Amino acid sequence: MTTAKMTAVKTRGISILLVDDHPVVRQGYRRVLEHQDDFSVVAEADNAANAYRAFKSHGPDVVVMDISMPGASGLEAIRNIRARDPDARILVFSMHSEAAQVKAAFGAGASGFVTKGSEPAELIAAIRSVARGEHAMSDDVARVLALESLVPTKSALDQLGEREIEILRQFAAGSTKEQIAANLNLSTKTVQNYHYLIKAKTGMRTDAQLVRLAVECGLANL
Amino acid sequence: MTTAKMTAVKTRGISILLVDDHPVVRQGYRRVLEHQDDFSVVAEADNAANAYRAFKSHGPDVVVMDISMPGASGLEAIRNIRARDPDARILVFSMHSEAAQVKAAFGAGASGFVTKGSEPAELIAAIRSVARGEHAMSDDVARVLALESLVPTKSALDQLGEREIEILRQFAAGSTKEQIAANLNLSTKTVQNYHYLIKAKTGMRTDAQLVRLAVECGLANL
DNA sequence: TGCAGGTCGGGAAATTTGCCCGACCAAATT
DNA sequence: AATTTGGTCGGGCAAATTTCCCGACCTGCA
Repeated sequence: MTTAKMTAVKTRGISILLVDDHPVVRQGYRRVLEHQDDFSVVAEADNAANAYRAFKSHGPDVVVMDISMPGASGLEAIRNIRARDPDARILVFSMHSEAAQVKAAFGAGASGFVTKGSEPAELIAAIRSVARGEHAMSDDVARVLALESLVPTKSALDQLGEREIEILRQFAAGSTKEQIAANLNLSTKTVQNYHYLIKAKTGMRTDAQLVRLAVECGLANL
Repeated sequence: MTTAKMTAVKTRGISILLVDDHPVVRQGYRRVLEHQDDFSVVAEADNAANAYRAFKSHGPDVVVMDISMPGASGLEAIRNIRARDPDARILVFSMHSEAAQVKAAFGAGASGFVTKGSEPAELIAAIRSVARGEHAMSDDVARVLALESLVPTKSALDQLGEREIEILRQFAAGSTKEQIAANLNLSTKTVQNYHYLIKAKTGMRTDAQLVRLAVECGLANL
């Protein structure tokens, strides 16, 4: 087979960059996606930094990205990519569908959000949509977002301020209040007060519930 | 369930039942696996109950199962399947590689344990191994297990008694100490003492660390 | 028979929480 | 320019919890 494969892809199909930290999972998607004959996966990456590099060198039409990656949040990768190319199309492919996470993703510049619980057809359709420059999300994500736009729900984390979020994250990550205070140059007392406030605002009664909330909202990388 | 059937299958290929609660992920694996021409995925299931039903009706050579499924633990599914057919080959395919979880899986009757962070080749090799009746695990799992067999570490949860485990689970699930005491017909004081003991035994300093430990060990369904 | 270990709780000092408060500062309103 | 609003930062103090030690009971086992 001697084909000039890299030529004039734009006119023919959709080139894709896959970002996910699990090789098997990644390869799985790759096969699912390449089964569509107008799709071609031109690169893969397993972390935020490599994703950025791969984007620079391949300039794919669509980036399909799992944002729950180790280390730096995938949100950062989205921001980096968009900073370099404001027309970049990024489709987030996540385990969770917390309203806060979805909003954060779109806020960072994502064009779509599909959960891993969706049917393959939904993912494929979403990729075509974002490639066309539209926004896309899977049904379950839409439902969550719709629900929370109806109700002034303040879905748990949204009502927290910057500082509160940061303290909650460190707390959920396992840090002591003293450590958090030291990290942020605060008095222990202040951190204690934040802790109290966070519990009050989120309605969580137990520290354990707080940790679970943080994990579920993608605040803490489990 | 006759031996005659087994030999017939052996000459042809390896039939596989896929169990994972994420359709896209599942379909991804399916393609990866079916790319091997002696593999054939004969059924899929998205939860423990369906896995058991599918096993009964298809009698696959190997079950490839993600044990971090919603609701009842996948461990239960393993036990159910093995209870019906002690020769069943089950390969666990998990996100995590906590020693406790690996042990629990093998204890429940799994024949292999591969993490989702492994290369596809490792998964494929592992499937062939368990199909042959051998035990298999990916390199990272082996390393974790080896490490913990060398060190008298008693990886976190193993050193806890029945009662301690139960209290830890309820605690991680978000229950108050009073609620736990009420559930188990204990005094609050006793639960407090257990809580203290558990932290001491596991070496966790923070409640948050404790919760994470419990979640990572599959004690609490996130 | 006696020892090891899991279970259950009391006690007392040390620490943390729960809740309220005031102060500062920056942005938005008026 | 003046004021309201809202996030940030911490003090205070009573009440609650944690920490660590202890004794008692029961069971399996050497």
